[in-house]
Amino acid sequence: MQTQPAIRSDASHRNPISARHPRHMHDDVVDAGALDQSMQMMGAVLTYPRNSEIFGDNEAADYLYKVVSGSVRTYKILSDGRRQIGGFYLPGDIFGLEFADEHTLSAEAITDAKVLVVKRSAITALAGRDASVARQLFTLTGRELHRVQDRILLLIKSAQERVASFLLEMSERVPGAANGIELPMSRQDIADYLGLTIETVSRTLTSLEDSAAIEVPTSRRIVLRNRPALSRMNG
Amino acid sequence: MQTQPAIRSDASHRNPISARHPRHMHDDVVDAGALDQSMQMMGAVLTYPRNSEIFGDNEAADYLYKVVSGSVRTYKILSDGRRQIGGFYLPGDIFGLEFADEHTLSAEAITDAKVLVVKRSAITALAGRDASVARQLFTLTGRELHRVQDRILLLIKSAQERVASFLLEMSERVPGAANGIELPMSRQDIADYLGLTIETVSRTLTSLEDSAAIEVPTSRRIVLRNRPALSRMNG
DNA sequence: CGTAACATTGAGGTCGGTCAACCCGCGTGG
DNA sequence: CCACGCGGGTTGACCGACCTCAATGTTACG
Repeated sequence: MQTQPAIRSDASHRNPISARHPRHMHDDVVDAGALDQSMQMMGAVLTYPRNSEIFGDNEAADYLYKVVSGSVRTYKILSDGRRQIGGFYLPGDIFGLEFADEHTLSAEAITDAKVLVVKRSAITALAGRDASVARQLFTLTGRELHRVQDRILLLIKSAQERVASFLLEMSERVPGAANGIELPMSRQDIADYLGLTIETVSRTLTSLEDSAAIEVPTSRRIVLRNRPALSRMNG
Repeated sequence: MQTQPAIRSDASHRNPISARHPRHMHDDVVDAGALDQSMQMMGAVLTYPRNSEIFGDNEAADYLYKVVSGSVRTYKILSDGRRQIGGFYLPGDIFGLEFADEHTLSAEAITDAKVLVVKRSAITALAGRDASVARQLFTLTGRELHRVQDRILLLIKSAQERVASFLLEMSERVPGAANGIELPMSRQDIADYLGLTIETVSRTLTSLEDSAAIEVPTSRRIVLRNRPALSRMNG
């Protein structure tokens, strides 16, 4: 519901960003800096409280977003009331790259989040001048495309495979000690991401725990006890 | 298995292309010509027999492809032997835009097909010089991303909804008289596209026929008798 | 301590998968 | 001409994974 806040420069947040954002597995080594630096120069950091809307379905897609801290989900509500989550975005991840005039998904903060917001026109103008920025945009988009294609492969698999894949994906993306994951999202979020019900997610987790593949000390914390077993479930 | 054939100029096929390829619903009106024209200048038309491989998973993604005639499927074989179809490409459609060094999907001709093949490096070099070409590449990629996201929404729906959506999508994309569709692909292709079994697709079609929503005079020909009903099933 | 949101567990139903039989159109060859 | 085989499609009977609905447990926070 909230309209896009005016973008103002917010110097207090600018500098520390690039030093902090983690690389995840898919990152290429090549000149990842050019676009990042430009985004920080041109953008502003906004703070979104837990569960607040960052942008809405059908809004003009005038901005590009990068998570500074916290986490974000994109989603779409189907006509039958169900919700499909498009993706989870963690610190360092860029979202809102739709390359259409309007967003096809909505975005919300899962936890309190700081998000770097940059006018899309500024980015594309820059890409026109700087070929390395353009190349990076293509790389990012290609990565997003690949991520979505992998989700399609996920959605035709069994509940166990989906949950196992989800856990492995998250363990590569969230920071934290080697095998212990701190999940920012609820069971409902996970269910809507994997195309399952909350009950099936819950049952599958306990079954994985029974088979000693994982440990679930608290509902949001998951320890991977047997990665090979989880990988084997991946199909 | 077959390696990429050498690209040679093939003047006999160049000229008629742009005049023939149909626009489908997602096409923007803007300068759709720049990229098309360049592709025809720089590329060559190759002929692929039915069921032959156009490129394979893990091959270098050095080329971009545009269907001239016939139809093409991209797919991936999962480790359990199942096949997921990534997409169907009809005359005028461009495929192979992965923006990664290697293809993540394989591509095959569904029917005998003529395909315009262009070196990717030539396209990207051109995009560096001509901003309108770069913009078109982004638009195409964005469209592909959107298409894939729509498939995710499809895959969480019921068998009836998936089949109904498939028929509506095809009726917008294949040429032919208003409501009669001539499907180039087999039931198995459809099943692997929708994440269903061949039996479920078949049963769903007969059930749709029983409810007078469609007519299936021959297995490859389908007439949409009641579009609104089909749309309503879309979710 | 009390309440509300989130999560787990249980019982039962259903949709779609599996396995198997049958049909149909078509080409080949006797 | 018919027999046969073959690939593709349809249909039927059965079964199991996941969903639904409902109760119970747990955590967070005033």
